[in-house]
Amino acid sequence: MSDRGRGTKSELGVGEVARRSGVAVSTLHFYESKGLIRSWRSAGNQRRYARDVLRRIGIIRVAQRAGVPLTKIRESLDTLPDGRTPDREDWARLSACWRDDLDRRIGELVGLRDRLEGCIGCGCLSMKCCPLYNADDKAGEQGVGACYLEPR
Amino acid sequence: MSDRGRGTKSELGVGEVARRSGVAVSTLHFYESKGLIRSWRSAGNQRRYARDVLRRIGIIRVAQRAGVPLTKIRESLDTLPDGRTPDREDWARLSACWRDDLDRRIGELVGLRDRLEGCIGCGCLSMKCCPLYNADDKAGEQGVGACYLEPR
DNA sequence: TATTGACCTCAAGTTTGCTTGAGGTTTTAC
DNA sequence: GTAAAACCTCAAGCAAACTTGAGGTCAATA
Repeated sequence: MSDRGRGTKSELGVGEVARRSGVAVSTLHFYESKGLIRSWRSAGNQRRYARDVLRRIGIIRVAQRAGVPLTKIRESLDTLPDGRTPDREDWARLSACWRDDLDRRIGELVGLRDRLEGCIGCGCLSMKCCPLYNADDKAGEQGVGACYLEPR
Repeated sequence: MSDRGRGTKSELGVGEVARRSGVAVSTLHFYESKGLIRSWRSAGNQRRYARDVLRRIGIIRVAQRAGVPLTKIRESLDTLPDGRTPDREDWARLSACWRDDLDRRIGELVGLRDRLEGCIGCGCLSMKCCPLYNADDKAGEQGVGACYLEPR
């Protein structure tokens, strides 16, 4: 009998990793092709993973949900010596960095929401000063438009 | 002499709309192909826009920044009678709806950030209880993994 | 008038993050 | 021993939101 699902093995097959991590097998292949995770092969050419690949995948998903693109995640993971899965300090560093990103994006959205609020209340839709968009001639003269909500 | 840039015309060419709205000409073509904006043609088959297209584009960009996909934006704009550019009440309704979305997404990101915070502090990277990911056998038994950060 | 710049259409390409499918091998289960 | 389930590779497809390019027309200006 196989010990699939018993968690006693020190190496995992792709199906088991998929099941435990919640990502599809095809996604694991894809991550591997992008250098985000690693595996070695069994005698029959099947992928084998160390258990800590689950941690790595967890980290990848967390970062993704925080809006970090895969290339950046890969870069971050690549900064770790010998490509190991992050220990506590590494994790603190990585997540702090991603959190800055997250903070920035939250800030942007909150700012946007507030301006949205303001404009709902003020009914300035047709005004020249509307902070949500600018359809007046000033914008034309400046050669820019709708710039208030799209700074930078 | 043309009156380009003077803002005296009641109809606008595609280049002028691009310049004033800050979006590329190709994007305007694209929006039109998706039914987000409209134009009529000059004798020489060139696009002509009513001035309020700038408002519409502003609204589109605002909604996009709030994370609303173009298809949804189109649907919202399509709910307006005769496809007019929203007046104050319409605007309030649309933006309130989009803001709900925005609120939800902000909430998600904030929750994620908080959990990230917690995990930086607790150093639980290797623990079975880590709320950021779950690489232990319980997850294996449950047939799910890394589920704490990916509810639903 | 002639030249440039703005505009036209339509098809195809780009990026990100995967999924699907075809065709074939390996492992497991009975 | 054999069938089914799991795995393999590689190519192509998908969705969103655009951009780029080719080949050709229109319009403003010197």
